Amino acid sequence: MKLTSKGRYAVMALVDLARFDNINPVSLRDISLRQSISLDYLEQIFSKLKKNEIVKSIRGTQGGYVLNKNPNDIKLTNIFHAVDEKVKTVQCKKESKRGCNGKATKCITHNLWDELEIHINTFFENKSLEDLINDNKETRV
Amino acid sequence: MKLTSKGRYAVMALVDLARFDNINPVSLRDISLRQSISLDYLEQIFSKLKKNEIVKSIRGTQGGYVLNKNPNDIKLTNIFHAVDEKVKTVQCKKESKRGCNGKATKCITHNLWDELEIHINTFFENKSLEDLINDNKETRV
DNA sequence: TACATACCTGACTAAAATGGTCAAGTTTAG
DNA sequence: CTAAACTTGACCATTTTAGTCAGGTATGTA
Repeated sequence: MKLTSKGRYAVMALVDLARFDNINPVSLRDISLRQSISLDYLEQIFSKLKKNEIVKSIRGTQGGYVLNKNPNDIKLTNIFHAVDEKVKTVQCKKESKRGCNGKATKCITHNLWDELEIHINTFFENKSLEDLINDNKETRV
Repeated sequence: MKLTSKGRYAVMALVDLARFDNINPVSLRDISLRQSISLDYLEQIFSKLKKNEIVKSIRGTQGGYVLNKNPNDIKLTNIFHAVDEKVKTVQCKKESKRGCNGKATKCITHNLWDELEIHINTFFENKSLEDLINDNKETRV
């Protein structure tokens, strides 16, 4: 299972972006400063978010990034998928030599991981960027 | 978040053990052969399982390991905890310099990870070794 | 048209985690 | 007394992570 800082940074950056993009595009520099994430690293992350059409970029002076969808339509699944955080608990499939190829001779625990994956993915599919923004508003009252 | 082969191996080995320990203790050698897990690695894992009182060891010829509890009382939580698979999604606390110390200035996504952790842990707390054994019987009919 | 600001790309890397192996025991049934 | 089995701890190759660095390219504004 992979669920690391990259995914977390992506979410943090997008929540930040969502809060400020009403008026102008938001520069990575600003996000970098506000969220304490390395600018270079942010660029890698946003490159992927852009490819997945989660954000749009606006070049030039006063440029930056803008959300490409309604915050309610951006689910966490989409974000993690974009930055290659695979919510794969365990890869049995690589180990075809060893008896678990997902077909006839599943390893004893195969079903378990399938179940878990579904369990986690459901969580992410039901959580949108908008939910996070709201959560955050509440917390900072 | 950590959820890797070690945890999977632990579960596989215990399911295997549970199926064969009615009569005699089960040697790691047998488990190693049946589940294709390195014997040396199994030893590391069982050392931890023993410390956590999930299994008992019986030394000498014809020795081996036996479950120390009813399969129904061994929850997945216990197993993962024993082998140091921490279901910690993201450690914000290490980064106290950077604004998220879990106290006053939580990082924007802090609540999210807390929620996720609870979500996953609930899954593991409700799943016992016995459930897995039953699942497995069904699948192999 | 210059130039600063911002995006864009790819190569590189230190440190940590992973998934083990290896060596050297100790214990006990037969 | 010896082989089978547990026990302990050091060691290590590979992969992943979380970035850095070095160069670009595009474009709004003065």
